[in-house]
Amino acid sequence: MKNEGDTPRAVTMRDVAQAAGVSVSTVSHVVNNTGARIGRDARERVRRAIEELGYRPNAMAKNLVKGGSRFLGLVADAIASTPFAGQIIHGAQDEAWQHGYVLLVANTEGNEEAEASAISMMLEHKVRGILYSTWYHRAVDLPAGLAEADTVLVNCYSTNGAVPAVVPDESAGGHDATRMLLAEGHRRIAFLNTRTPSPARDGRLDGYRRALDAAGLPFDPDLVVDVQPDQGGGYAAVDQVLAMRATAVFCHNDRVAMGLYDGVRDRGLRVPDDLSVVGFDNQEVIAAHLRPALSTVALPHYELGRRGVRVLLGLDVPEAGTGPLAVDCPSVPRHSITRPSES
Amino acid sequence: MKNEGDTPRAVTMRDVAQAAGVSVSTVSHVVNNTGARIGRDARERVRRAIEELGYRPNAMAKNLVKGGSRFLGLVADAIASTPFAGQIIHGAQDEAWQHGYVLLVANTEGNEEAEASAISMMLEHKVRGILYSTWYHRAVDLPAGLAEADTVLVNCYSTNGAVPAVVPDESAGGHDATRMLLAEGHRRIAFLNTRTPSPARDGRLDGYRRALDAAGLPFDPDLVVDVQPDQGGGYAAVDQVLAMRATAVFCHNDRVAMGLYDGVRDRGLRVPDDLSVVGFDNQEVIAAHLRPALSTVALPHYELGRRGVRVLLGLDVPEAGTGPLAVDCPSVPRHSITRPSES
DNA sequence: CTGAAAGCGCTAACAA
DNA sequence: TTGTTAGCGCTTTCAG
Repeated sequence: MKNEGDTPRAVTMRDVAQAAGVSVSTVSHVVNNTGARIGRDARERVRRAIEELGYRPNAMAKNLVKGGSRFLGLVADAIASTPFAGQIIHGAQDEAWQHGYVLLVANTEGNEEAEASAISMMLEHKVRGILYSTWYHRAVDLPAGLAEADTVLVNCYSTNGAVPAVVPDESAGGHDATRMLLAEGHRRIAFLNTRTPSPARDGRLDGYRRALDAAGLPFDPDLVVDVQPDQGGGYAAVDQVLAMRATAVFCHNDRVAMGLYDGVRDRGLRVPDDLSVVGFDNQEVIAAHLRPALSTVALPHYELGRRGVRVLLGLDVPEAGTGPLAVDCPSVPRHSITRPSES
Repeated sequence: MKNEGDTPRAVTMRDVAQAAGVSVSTVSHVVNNTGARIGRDARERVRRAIEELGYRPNAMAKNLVKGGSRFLGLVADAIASTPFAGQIIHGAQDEAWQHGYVLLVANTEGNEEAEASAISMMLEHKVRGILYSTWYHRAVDLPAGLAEADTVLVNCYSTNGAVPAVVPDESAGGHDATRMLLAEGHRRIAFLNTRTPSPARDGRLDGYRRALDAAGLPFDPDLVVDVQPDQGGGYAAVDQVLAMRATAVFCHNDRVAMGLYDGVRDRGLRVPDDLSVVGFDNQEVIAAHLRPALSTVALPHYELGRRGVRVLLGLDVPEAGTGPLAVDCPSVPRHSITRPSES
């Protein structure tokens, strides 16, 4: 921590120039080693001066003259509530960094006013673009201010499809989850879906059906039951699952799976011997640490953040009219799946 | 998303002045409604021009002339790995915002190079100060660059105590956790501490002892056992706990408690009827959703972030020479504690 | 009440 | 190879 008495006015390029006995433009050139090749001698003197004075270029001045900043805005509706938002930030941050951009992060916790002020603050800093992200996949209405900047939606999309978006591929995820079960030989696979209407609900169901279909299995509506998408929901559904004589269950998310584990155990049964289970989300704290560790499908938050900045910077160009860019949800096999017992 | 053909050069104050038929300084005055009282007429014309042209002040230009930004830097070692870092960011963000500051967030994932470049980027943007935070409470060696800015440590501290720091009050937390058990009448309370040397380990143990002491109970070293600080550690310790005939257990963290739950259940026993349990951390996904919900003590990450910016801005002034500012860890009673059964 | 003018720290022609 | 000279968009005396 510094604080050397009275405001020691930062050292500027002029100071360096003076100390090195050259002009500012010379300093500028060696600092950015721009075209003009500077003589060994001068260059060396400048370097030394910089070193001695502890000079730091002033990014704001630079941006001003360059007419545009190296900022990228990221507005998130829930940095704190879940580990998920953190992953999005992380991914965005890494990719942005790689291209010399800095992230301006704003948390709005769903508050519209905070959102508006965050956006205008970003606009005033002349951000190169804004990433607007939500912690769970859903459709959103864009705050007005966003129209003024290049925007890309992350983990959400606008209903009119007017703004580029990147979202998880729910359907492929549902397909892969189901596939994991199928691959071990399961034929009666229950699906504990959420009862909350959402892209996740529709997409995962679609994937489930496609996987069944591909395996030549009929879709049996009795096998899918809608539950509260949390531990309670999973726990409450055990009897139903057991009654339908399913040998495996695809849970809408890891929390449902966690509840299911509890219920199964309470009935003296075991995962995966008596029931194979696959989750969705790959929520570390849960999935990796349940006993047995839960096989699941990961929501690619990091990747969503990364791809978000890539399309923002024009590095990735989503096919026009193709809807949101769907990012893969990788399967994470662990130990909650085994072959169905003969019966 | 915008993009109206060829770079439509942002509207500046000059444009507004021109459109309103006044000088830039007049515009500046109405925008910031500074001293000089501007005539109704002029003020109105300016307002209209601003509106029509969609003028946005350029924060970078403003900062340049004002000689100092409204940025606060936050470097975190693990945004993604845990929900915790998110909370710190959130708290910092809220407080910063309140005082007109914007957060520049950098994730370093422990990488020294990333750290150095993050810090110098912040320095170049002339941040008002830097918050250096870690996801778990520990001592740190400060990266060199930090010396150039006002710094405060969040959830960590420098061994030499030269830099202001704000950390959780582990000892008080340990005390309160134990107190919750004591309050229900428990006298034989086991403590499953971590085996990793850390402020958390020492502090919580200290709190445990103080609580026992205050209750007139002797400290029995046989009651404290060091375990791996995760599910596995808790699970592995059940037999030991049972053997010592403890009626309650204070777990170093919620994950240990989670493992303990599993083990207890495997032995056909129940929480809290056969064993009361209290955790530490209040990791939502775990604590709130275990069955029964886990009583625990919360790590005040949000508050740490908040207080961090407060001391950075000089709003809170830690007593000199008093060491890090210790932030309270609130108890979160849920349902894993009951009176010990008569025996 | 309002405007002219001098910079903030830096880059980028253009000269020399 | 190096220096001169304009600004970037804005704030801020200081005069009118």
